[in-house]
Amino acid sequence: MIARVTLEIALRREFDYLIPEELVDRVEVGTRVKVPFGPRSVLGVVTALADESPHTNLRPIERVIGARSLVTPRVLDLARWIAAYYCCPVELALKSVLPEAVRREQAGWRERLFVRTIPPSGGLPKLTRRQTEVWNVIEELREVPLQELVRITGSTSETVRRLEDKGLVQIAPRITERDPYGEEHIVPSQPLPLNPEQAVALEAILGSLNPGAVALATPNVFLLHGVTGSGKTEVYLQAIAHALSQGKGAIVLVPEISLTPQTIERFKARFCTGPLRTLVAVLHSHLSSGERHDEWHKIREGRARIVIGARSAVFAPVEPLGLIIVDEEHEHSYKQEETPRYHARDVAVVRGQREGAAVVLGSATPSLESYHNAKRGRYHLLELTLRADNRKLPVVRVVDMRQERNRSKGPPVFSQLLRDAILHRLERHEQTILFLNRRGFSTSLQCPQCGYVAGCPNCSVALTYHRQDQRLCCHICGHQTPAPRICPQADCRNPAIRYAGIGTQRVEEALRHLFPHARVQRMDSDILQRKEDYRRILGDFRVGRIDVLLGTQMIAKGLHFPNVTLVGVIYADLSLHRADFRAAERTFQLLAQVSGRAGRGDVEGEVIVQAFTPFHPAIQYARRHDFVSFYEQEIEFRQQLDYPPCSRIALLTLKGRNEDKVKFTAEHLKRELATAVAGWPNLVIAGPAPAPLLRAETFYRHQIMLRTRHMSRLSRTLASVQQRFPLPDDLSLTIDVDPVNLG
DNA sequence: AGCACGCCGACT
DNA sequence: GTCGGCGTGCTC
Repeated sequence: MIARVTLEIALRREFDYLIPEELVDRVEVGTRVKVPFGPRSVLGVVTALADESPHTNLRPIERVIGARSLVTPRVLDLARWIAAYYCCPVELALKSVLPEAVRREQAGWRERLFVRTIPPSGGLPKLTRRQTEVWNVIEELREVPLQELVRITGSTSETVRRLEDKGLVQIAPRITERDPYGEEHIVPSQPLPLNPEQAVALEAILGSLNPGAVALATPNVFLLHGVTGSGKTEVYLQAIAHALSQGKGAIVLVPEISLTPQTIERFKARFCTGPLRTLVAVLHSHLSSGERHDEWHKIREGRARIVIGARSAVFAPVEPLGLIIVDEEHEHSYKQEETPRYHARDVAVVRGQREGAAVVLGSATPSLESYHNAKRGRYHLLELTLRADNRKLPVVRVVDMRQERNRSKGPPVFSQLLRDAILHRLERHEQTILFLNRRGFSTSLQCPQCGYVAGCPNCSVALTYHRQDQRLCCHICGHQTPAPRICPQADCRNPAIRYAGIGTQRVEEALRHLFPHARVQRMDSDILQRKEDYRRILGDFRVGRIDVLLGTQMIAKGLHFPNVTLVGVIYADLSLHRADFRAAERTFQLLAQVSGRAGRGDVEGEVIVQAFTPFHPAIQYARRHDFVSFYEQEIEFRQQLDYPPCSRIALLTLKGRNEDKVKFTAEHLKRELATAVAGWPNLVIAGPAPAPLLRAETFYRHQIMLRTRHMSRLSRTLASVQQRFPLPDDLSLTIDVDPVNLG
């Protein structure tokens, strides 16, 4: 028997090995193995078994990693699809599919010392008082981790050793499982009654879950478009229950930021009791590698039939798989920004199709891609328009900042309307969230006399001024330098240097100045130094120790605070004027999301949006909570420019320190590509052109953009061009299929 | 990926 | 004469 192995070191090839007699029953497709490779040994995955090989000098597999095959054939298939579609070597796709903690050579099981009673032979020997106490506890529990026993009894391990010497107990290492949420107490929950819309949505999803429903005519992908608070999660939970009742498992993808204990608890609470009871495994980046290892094996062994996790959880080895849920499907964090540049939502759709599982994409502001697919009948559109508690959506007011009198120097921060609104909230002891998608104090430091702007030496951006430590910082590469007091130009030295553009620090200062008695807390990545800061600040906010929470992106998502009645967006059009065709879509989504933070309690919420372009459609449709109209007008724009979702994009980026060389090579690559796709219908090659951010971390970047209707065909061509293209080794080429960031 | 082999320039 | 540059090829 011969095993075909894909090695971990990316070689874009497979190698054949003999399966030694003693390993025959442990090697199957998906088994992780260690094999000799030239003078060394490397790890790999068995991707096929064969009877013969074209090679004669086969060497034997050294050893098997893990108890059984770690990559199921279905997940292996998915890895192959990713490699082909996203233009990367299979071995890199395989790396993404198996968590690092599981891939490692030495198994990640944790061994702990356990104390166990030994059936006594004869009478109890004489014991000291301490020993008797400890013995009583052991006798009652029969088996207990040594550490815990010591903790409960308040004794030392020495006492326990004495008992071992007397032949009463045995102390032995045993594999135990970590439970990252073991400390939490979970109160079981019951299914909630559904409103008519929820019931319709659930029925539709259940219809495709029933055996035999995977008919070709009906799509098994559902787009659940539901306003904030419309009860999407309850639909997910009941759909999962149905999948479980059919003996199938489910994967729930959520953006990393929503993987809060509350989210997880909601799923655990529903499935911790009753006939459908199962473990809920959690996969996210804050687990230790040991915890991740254990969670993964709970899934692989079928003990956990529900997985909740971020992007990479789409590869969880749930089998059989009945349902994949992608919550907040429009979130860009589903796209991996390193080499297998896969989009977890799209992988979910492919996986669902291949394994006959239903896929539910949920969002209040769907991506244009998904809504377009729903409109064209590729996905099943389900709408939830009612808020579960029948409350109205908050009133959104848009303030034209061009009209605002600017009394103090510098750019205006607060409009009169927003200032008054905050004051009212302070008087009524209600809370306010303020949002500005830019950290730092001011965006640039400028000399009005000579025109000097402090720029980053490594990147093509202006440095941001951080007031707290009087430094200029680059938000791309992290470069820092002390902020100058006077213009640093030798022939200028103007002391009246100016700070332009505002960031969260500047807003914080203005707030403290306007409302000296308000308890203000800023929350951005500069504030969050330690892991627990995030939880601590939100905890303080929840219990009312903070009046005004001011922050970036991170406070825009998924937070529910009943006492928040006002949300202010400082500059709504910050994200609008970017060289990215999704700028309007992003702005709309952001505004819709922050608006969702207001008025979740008994009091109706108010949202004040400050903007310099208040009549932009993204802002106006967001004001009216009108996603469909926004979609209608935005899709027209995409159609005209032939941008996604009307076409698909592959973005090639060449990177290097020598700009001329990058440019020259990019031209060469473009000619090569043009030949390869000559005569293809509906294919456009644009560029090479400098990337929107030309220089980042000392590397110059030039891009070529290809647009097509048939990406899988283009992927194949790109892969072959990439393989034969002679790339100088001081340059690198990345291929991004379906990019979300145009960089 | 890593490590051989191999073929041309400047040094003890 | 040798040390060392990195181009090319190979690993089942």
